Amino acid sequence: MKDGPDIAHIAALIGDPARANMLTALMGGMALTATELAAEAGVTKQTASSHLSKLEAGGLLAIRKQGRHRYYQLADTDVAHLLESLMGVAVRAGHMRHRPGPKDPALRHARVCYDHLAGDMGIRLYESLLAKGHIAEQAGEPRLTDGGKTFISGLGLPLETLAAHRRPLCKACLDWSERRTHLAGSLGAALLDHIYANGWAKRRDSSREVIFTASGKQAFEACFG
Amino acid sequence: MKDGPDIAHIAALIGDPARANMLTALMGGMALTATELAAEAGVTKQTASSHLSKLEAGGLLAIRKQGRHRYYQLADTDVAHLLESLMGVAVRAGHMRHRPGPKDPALRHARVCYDHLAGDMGIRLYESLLAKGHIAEQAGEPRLTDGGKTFISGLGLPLETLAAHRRPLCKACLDWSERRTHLAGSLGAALLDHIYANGWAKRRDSSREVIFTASGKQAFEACFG
DNA sequence: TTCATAGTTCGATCTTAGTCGAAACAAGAG
DNA sequence: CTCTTGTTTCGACTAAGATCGAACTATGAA
Repeated sequence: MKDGPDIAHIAALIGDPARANMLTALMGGMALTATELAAEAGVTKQTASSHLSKLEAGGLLAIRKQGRHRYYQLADTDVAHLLESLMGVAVRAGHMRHRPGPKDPALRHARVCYDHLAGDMGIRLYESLLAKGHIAEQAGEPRLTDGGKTFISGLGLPLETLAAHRRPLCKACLDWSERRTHLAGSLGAALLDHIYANGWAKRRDSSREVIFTASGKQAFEACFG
Repeated sequence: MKDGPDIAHIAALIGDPARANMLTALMGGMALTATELAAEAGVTKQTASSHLSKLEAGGLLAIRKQGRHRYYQLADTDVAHLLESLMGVAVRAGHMRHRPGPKDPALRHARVCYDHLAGDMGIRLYESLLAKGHIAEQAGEPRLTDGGKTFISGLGLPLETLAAHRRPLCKACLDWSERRTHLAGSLGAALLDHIYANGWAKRRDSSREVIFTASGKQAFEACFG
């Protein structure tokens, strides 16, 4: 037997189509129940249950019991990053499985990556923050500058609460469609919430797609343009 | 059928133990023949041949024919990054498959990550370059500064040749053992070559382990301390 | 030429694991 | 309590694919 991390085990977990569908669905960021995930994967509940327990045992999923429901979500952001990397390699290798339609460009334009904004709009947000000096990069990770702190507070976001979390405030995340960096971390999540809260955009149901309204796009440009 | 990149396909490719062993072996950076990879994976040549053709069809491997040998290597650095991410999630989820021994700490200390230095020593190298202002980070990726250019040229490395390559000069790579950034890209590869060429360290045969000599360590500290 | 080595293809075997029907279990709702 | 809904467990079926022996091709060496 060889040494080192057992990559085959967890790759095999992701390697089953049904499980991959579930994980992709969970990239949407919301916790889903076993039944919803079964529908998402296109299998019966029994099969889904088996898959979900394997994913949980493998450390890829976290489970939250609530009443008689069990809400599943990705175990941590590392798993989300791994899935995003996989997508990057898959598109690069030419392994798409789509009937080309209007959905794909929309996803490339704006989508959620677990809990923050990705796609073209996500990149724009990141680069705007960088260009205005609100964030700076250090040792591979973005960091909020003093100017950025006042900017974020000026948006009405509770900076202390965000920073108090165990999760890092800023994190770089690589986009599979654009192959560039966008902003993850609790700040990335808070900014997406801000976009929702102001009515600039909303999620399309059971999809990763984020749809901006015309006025929302203007407001976004005004704020991060 | 769902849209989006087909992550299940390539995850399944990595998910077979024999193939995972081959890929891990190729993380050592050197191109290996089919027979060598068969030994590495612990299967016969026939089986290995079947696996290798699948990996190549999946876009994970590149093949180079030379005489009657076929040299296999990872298709690109994205694949190497993906494997490194997988290792990160695997160790985090507690899926190691080791008989704990002297090998593991050695790997954490210094090893090759495809073609550049990783582990504790890799981190030190990166942070030294950053602290001295030889590289700076921008949009998530490190970039060589003007001061860094003179520094690199001062080491005797052919900067123009490195920059001429299609491959990026500097690239951030995440370490699975340290969970921090080290330097990849053609400069990262050149610096590892530099370490070999000066006799500061050498590879342990058929392992990712990099062994520094006592004097090599001193020279490394003097140069990047 | 003959021989040796590297690698692939074919065919057969066999194990693994994904799948679902049926039933059991768990937790509200009425 | 009963009824309903969400989820898991059990058991059996099935299909996919990993494996290897043997034969075949290809390239280089003598």
